[in-house]
Amino acid sequence: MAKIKSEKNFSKKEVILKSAAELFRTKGFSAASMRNLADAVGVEAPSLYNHIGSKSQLLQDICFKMANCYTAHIDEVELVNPETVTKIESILRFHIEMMLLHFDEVFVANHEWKYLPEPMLSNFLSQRRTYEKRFIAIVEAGIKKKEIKKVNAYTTVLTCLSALRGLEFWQRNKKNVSAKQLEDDMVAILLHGIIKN
Amino acid sequence: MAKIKSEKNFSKKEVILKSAAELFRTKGFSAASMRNLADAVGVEAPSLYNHIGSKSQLLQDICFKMANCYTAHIDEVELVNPETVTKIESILRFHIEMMLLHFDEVFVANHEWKYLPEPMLSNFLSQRRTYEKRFIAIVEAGIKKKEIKKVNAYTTVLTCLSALRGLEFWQRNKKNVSAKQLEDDMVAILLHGIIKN
DNA sequence: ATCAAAAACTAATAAGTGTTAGTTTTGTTG
DNA sequence: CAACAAAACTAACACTTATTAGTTTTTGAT
Repeated sequence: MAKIKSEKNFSKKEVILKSAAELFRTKGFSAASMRNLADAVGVEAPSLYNHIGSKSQLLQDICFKMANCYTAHIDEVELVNPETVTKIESILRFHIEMMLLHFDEVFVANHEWKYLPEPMLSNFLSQRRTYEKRFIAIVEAGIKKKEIKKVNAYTTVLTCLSALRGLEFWQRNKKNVSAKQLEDDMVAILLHGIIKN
Repeated sequence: MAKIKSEKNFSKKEVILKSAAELFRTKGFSAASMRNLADAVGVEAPSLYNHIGSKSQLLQDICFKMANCYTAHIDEVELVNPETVTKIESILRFHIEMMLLHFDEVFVANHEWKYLPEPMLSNFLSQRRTYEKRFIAIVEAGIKKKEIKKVNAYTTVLTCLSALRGLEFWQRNKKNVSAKQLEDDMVAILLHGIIKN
């Protein structure tokens, strides 16, 4: 009979991956050493290789896990057929939620992907470009239906995705604003702007 | 009589700094080696030390040069006394301009500051926090004068600064939109939002 | 208790790191 | 041309890197 993996239903590999995400976020992929990771897990460095393939493999696992999450969500958004603004709001709120719930992994996927080896690097970037194109398509449909101002759709998506990344910084200043209020305010600013009417 | 420094009025140190900024941006500070830098400059690694103090010193020079630029600009903005929206627009456009004209250095200051050694790291972060606070104060003044919607000022500034960072990504897709149009569109989205009226 | 598999350990390797010392080349001035 | 300083070079150092090999310990089921 299969044994309960490690402590609390997490396999050792999952524990390592979680530690790696935190380490890669704080120190950066290049500056983070396998010895650092081993310390965090509470083991000697070579022991890690009983569970993982390589340092690079860890980065790949993290990056593609995140990329697949976002792809899966926009799949759903495209299926249903509400107003464009509802679709955009759903995307914005999903990004915020991901950032708050899976901070380390999202951060690593956002910042450390450049250390992916080829051909994974190309795969990752093309998956991201595809995601952006689908987001752009939603905005353009909204412009056609006149639910959205006639600004450049590319710029709109770029601005939204970048603004959402600001939450990376927010994480460290939790006291200032509650998560719920931050989410609502940020969505409001992007949808309605800063200036009154 | 003083000799013209290197080629084209740039001292060797300036040439090294420029190469370092580009290298640190593309490979990241940790992954970039002094031998890489030497190759880019066209020299052996130890020769660099005739002109610079250390690898870390290069990062410090880049980061604080940028930080001082932004501080100097907000000094100016605070002096004049136009409408709040004009002030904010001036800040937004300055950030965009900096990003387009000094891409490598801005990028490095935005992403690689965490490799600054103490106490420079603390200095840098406190200079940034001060900048944000002054930006927030401008927004709050605008809210009081009812020139701006009553959203959380912190969130507003966070959203704006983050959106501006999106230009880092844009740099590689120049074809899609012209610089001028991008600047106007991004400013418009942040000031007026996405949704019609 | 026994046996096998999983996972820990130590030791070692080859490559790469920033940087220093010491020397040679280069370039400019008298 | 001689002399001096600036800036290049080679060689080397003391470390750190990811990873492998080989061995021992731990774990779990019979």
